[in-house]
Amino acid sequence: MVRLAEILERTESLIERLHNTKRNNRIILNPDYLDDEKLPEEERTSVLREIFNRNIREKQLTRLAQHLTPILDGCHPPSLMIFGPTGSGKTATLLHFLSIFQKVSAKRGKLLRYAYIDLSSPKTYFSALNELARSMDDSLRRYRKGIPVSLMQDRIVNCLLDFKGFFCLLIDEADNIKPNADEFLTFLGKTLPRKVNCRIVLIMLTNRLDWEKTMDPRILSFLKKSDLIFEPYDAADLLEILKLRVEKALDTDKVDQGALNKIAAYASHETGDARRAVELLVKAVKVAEETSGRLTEIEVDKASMTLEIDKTEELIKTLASQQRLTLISCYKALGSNPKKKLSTGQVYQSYASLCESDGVRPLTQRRLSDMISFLDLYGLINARVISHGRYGKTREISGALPFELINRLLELKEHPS
DNA sequence: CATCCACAGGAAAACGCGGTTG
DNA sequence: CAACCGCGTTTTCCTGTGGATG
Repeated sequence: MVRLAEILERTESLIERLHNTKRNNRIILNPDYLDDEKLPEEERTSVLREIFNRNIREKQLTRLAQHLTPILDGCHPPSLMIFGPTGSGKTATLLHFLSIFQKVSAKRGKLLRYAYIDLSSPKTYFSALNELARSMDDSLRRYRKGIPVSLMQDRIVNCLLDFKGFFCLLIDEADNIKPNADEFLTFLGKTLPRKVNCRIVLIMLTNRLDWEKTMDPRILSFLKKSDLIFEPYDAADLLEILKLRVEKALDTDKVDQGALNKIAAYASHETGDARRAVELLVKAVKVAEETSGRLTEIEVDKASMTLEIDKTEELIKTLASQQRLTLISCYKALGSNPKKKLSTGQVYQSYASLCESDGVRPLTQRRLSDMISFLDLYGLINARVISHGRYGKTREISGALPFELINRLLELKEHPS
């Protein structure tokens, strides 16, 4: 009985202790600011405003303004096509700009409306129209089918019929209309302007530079568009963005400047994607909360490692079974020696025996060879072609994954769920 | 220099497999 | 229901090749 009480006591103090350290290590004060989706609308725009107050994206804003200011004089600017990789702030910048621009033009007595449609999940011609109609009039329903396309078009026309100002239409991921993107653009660029009284300015966002090459040249010609390019953020921009987040969401006393620099450097080195940078920040903060209670470069390193591992593990999970088999046989043949080099033939032998024990019909060596180059492309192994002269020409295959992951991979194979 | 290894990687035929047509 | 088609995957067959070696 006495012992039981002791145990209870001990557990109690354990809980207390954990709770205390957790509180002391707390860095996140306001988690909402780390996730744009959770932020209420007004907060989101105010965050955006601050970003733009820090002179990020100034160049793009200037060019945007140059392009659209003719509206203030009542002239009709051409459509705009905006290119830029993911996470370079296209959407945020445009939404911010248009909301401000609307106010400015209202002051000058010019009517300006704008609508935003997001095609980030692929849409058909019809559902794109539907989306558009909804963005202009909330009362409209989202249809799945059963409504003729022309009716949808009429609805859109009706929304704009008695509007005489400028109408900006912002189309996000505009290249994402599946079967017949051309019709959609023809409607917007040709049919619609004829039927309504307002002037329409199309603004299309895409991350595919080659998009216009896949488009019908006739459409290109009547769109009369001009281009604007968003370069990915550089390290300095990312740093500003991160700083802002940190000020809003974290306990600044516990954050090292060096850590932020490091995150910015990582992210700009990779893609310059701001979302990625914030993602890394969040991960690093979590690591810090669990361990030292301070965000320093060490935590950032740890976080980027785990992030990397998570990503590749995810990738491995989604591989087709033959691809996974190939991967496993590579690492089986490699053993625990990281510097060992394999030839295609060796991997094939390992693969063939693996197939036998699994009762799977093995693929040809030709096919395996393709699998290997595929895995190399994904960075799961390193494979390059090398000639050993008289002793043949083959791929030299070596590992590219951290130990931890390899072990888990092999275990996964031993005990399949 | 010619040879020749052990594959790379292109081309085309064969195979599935869901969907469509007569 | 068989025959046929379209399309992606796999097999078969093939020619090509960098450089150590003789």
